[in-house]
Amino acid sequence: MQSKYNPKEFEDRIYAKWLEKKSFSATVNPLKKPYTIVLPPPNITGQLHMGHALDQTLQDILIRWKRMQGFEALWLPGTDHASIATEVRVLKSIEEKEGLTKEQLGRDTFLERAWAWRDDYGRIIVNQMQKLGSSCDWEKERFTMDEGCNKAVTEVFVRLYNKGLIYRGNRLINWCPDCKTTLSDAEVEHEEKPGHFWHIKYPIVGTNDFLEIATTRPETMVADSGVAVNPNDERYKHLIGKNCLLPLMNREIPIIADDYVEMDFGTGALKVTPAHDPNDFEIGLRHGLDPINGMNEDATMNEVAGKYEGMSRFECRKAIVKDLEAEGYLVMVKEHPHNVGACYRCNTVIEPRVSDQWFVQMGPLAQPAIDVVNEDKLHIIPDRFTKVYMNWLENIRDWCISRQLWWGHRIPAFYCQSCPEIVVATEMPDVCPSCGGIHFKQDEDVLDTWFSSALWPFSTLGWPDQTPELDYFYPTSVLVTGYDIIFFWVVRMVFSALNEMQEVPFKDVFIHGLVRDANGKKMSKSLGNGVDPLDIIDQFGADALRFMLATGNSPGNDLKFQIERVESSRNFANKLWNASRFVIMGIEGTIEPFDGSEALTLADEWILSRLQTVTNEITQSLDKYELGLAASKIYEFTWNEYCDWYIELAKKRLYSEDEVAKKTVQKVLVKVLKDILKLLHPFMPFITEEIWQFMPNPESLLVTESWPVSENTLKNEDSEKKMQVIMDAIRSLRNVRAEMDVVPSRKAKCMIWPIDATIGGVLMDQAEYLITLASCSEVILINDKSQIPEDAVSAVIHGAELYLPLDDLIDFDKEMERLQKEKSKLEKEVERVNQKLNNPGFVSKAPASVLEEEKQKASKYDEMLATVTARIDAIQLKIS
RNA sequence: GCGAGAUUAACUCAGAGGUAGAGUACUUCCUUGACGUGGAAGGAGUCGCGGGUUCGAAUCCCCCAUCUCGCACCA
Repeated sequence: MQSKYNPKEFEDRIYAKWLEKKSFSATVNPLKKPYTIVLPPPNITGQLHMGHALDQTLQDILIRWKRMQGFEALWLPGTDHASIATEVRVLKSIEEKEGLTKEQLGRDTFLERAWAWRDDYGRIIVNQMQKLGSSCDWEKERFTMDEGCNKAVTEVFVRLYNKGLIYRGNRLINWCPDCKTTLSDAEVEHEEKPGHFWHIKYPIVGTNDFLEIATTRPETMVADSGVAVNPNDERYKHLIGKNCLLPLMNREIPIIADDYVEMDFGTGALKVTPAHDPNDFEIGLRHGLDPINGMNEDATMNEVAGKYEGMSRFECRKAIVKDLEAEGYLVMVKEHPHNVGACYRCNTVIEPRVSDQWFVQMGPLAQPAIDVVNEDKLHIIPDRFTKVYMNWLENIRDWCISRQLWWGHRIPAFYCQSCPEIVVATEMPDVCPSCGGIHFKQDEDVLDTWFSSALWPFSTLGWPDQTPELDYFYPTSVLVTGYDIIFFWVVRMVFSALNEMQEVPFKDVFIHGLVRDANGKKMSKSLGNGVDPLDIIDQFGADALRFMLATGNSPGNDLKFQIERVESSRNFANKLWNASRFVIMGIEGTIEPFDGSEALTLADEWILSRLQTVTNEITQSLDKYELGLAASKIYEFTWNEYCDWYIELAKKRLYSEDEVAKKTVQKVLVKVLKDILKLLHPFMPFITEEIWQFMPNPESLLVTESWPVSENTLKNEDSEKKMQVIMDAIRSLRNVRAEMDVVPSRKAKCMIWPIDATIGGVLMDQAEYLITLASCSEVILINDKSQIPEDAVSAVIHGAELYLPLDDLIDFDKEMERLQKEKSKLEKEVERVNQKLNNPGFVSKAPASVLEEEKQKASKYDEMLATVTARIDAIQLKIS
């Protein structure tokens, strides 16, 4: 074992060993229970970021823990084709390097390039995950566009179509003018932006009167189909049925009445532009107003706009406002902040657009997804996200799934070239069922990426084929993902699975937050504030990064990335490294494993008992997905109990000549350390595995060792209590010495005046610990009060008074000051406890155990206060 | 507008109906044979405000304030 903790030296080597031994491979095994996690597939658009590191660390902790618990643990990895993002990125890189546009490239060449891109980035991602220590079964790695997934996607599409749940419709959809594709509602991000309210006069045909409308988007007036007012609006009732003359366009449009219009908002008159606004589209449908499309695909104005043709929508807005003003149609302009929808990939303002698209009818699919939560078949952790999930499903609208892209699953719809028939099938049909034609053209569009992601939990296990893996590993145990994709992904997996598998895709959903930078800002490429996990791993090791990500934050909350916390985790790893080195160096030859027959000292009994408690607590925390709590428990036990106390207490025996004592302490040191390594392994897999290789346990790998179970025979409350006395005494003595400025090198005699004989006995039995850990030269029990030295400082603990005669070193003023401070502390405690005990309500209503506890405290503090007070009096007497 | 979260030590955050915790930072001391990426001792908080429930509230309930997020077709 190397003397310095250097994660770079072993992390890659350890990972290679796991791979070589196939430690992560899971197979159908009827003798074991399965535990399955499917990895949320990272996009192949680029490298992994800190968010992936968090997501994967949590999953790896769970899967490693369950693997050790004896489950057949499968963590199935893969990557996502990320339709829009990848297409945009690949095209951009080609355009930069070769100056070719999408059209120049052509569909087939483009797809070749995209697949090559996929191969490159798929490799990079796998590499990064391995650096992090992710224990995936790589032989089962999948890709959302591989053959099997493609088959599943086509199959689901056809089935949903046959059930009438997928339809083609001419609807108003979200259009990204930059990506030049439709988007689902979930892919549009709304942001309130400052805007204006333009009030415009629309003249009434055949009169000198006019109607004043208000709009935030004057450029869309070129495509107005009408003006709507509320049927009950007395101001406008007489105008219903008449026509307006659309200013600048000189086109007549009808004035209609619709309840949707609110009388007290704006002017109470609404221009209706069905092709460019979702509400107007609905109004148009109700009143037979045809949508007029005023824009091209790139959101420039088209021929409908007349003289404005060719302008961008924003240029056109300015031009129209200017012309309206010039011709006297503009009444006023008001500041008016309003919501603007933008593409979640490129942030371009969305333009509603009427077109033929494919939709999934959501109503029938949503209800079962709501039911499984109500029926407790699906748990969302933390619970508060259940509400988010439910709200979304309860208000869901049909899902537009066609995308005008090339990179993705092509829609399995085939258009007969001889008649209007559309055949939806897994393969291109031979003959048209309605006209007998034999020429078909497949739909040009591809599916929303999330359509394939929605099938991930079962498509990766072989569906639609009934494979043994699907039978055994499905439904999966837990899905671990961020709250930002509950709508995109979690919901859609649930309803897709319920529809195809008649079973939930996972029993638990464990939601985590986002990783933010040190200032709380979202990490992003554009801000340049991202931290590359690989850099951190390079600098501090993967274990330190993982431990940092797993601790210091509770489930579902965002996590600020602070380098100090990585450092602190690295320091912990270093501490463990050195403690282990100490233990290994202390072992001579081979030792037998601990078997419970050894003659144990108090310290042994104490640490073994504590280990059982901690083992229990950690397991319970993990059961509840409280990974951070579990991690801090093992941290505290390792550092504050095993290292700070047990190792120190063990040293004397370890260096002694007593061979039996030596063997015993070695066995206990090893036994506890081995369990620490096991308990810590899910969090810090590399260092624990590396150390494990130096433990007396040839041939085995820690990764497949069994998880510790609390052993009742090793629980020992009496020893824990006694040890508490020893630790209190040592801490007290150290405190006194520090306050009196006594350097550790100056040893002092320790005289014990027992108030409680049992405690005096415990202290005398363990006198050697006071000697080594509290710099005592010797420990003497006083049984006659006259033996209490005059010139000494004192330390008061419950049940005993400890004196350190320090002769010349004693500054009585200082000692008085110290004792007074302690006295006032004790007085406060006594007061607090007495207040409780004098409260009749407390005495009669508090549980017996709490009451008893308080009574014990009362006597303890009373006793200590009396001792301190007596000591003060004695010194006072001496000074005067 | 609806909903959620946050508000605890100088900073970053855990926790949780029964005497306030960690990491970092800070003060003092320590080259003790695993570790200075260390050890010992210490200082530091009316647990956002105000009510309520309770023997007991930082913790449960209500109100308010501030800061974040989601969701929402008022042009």
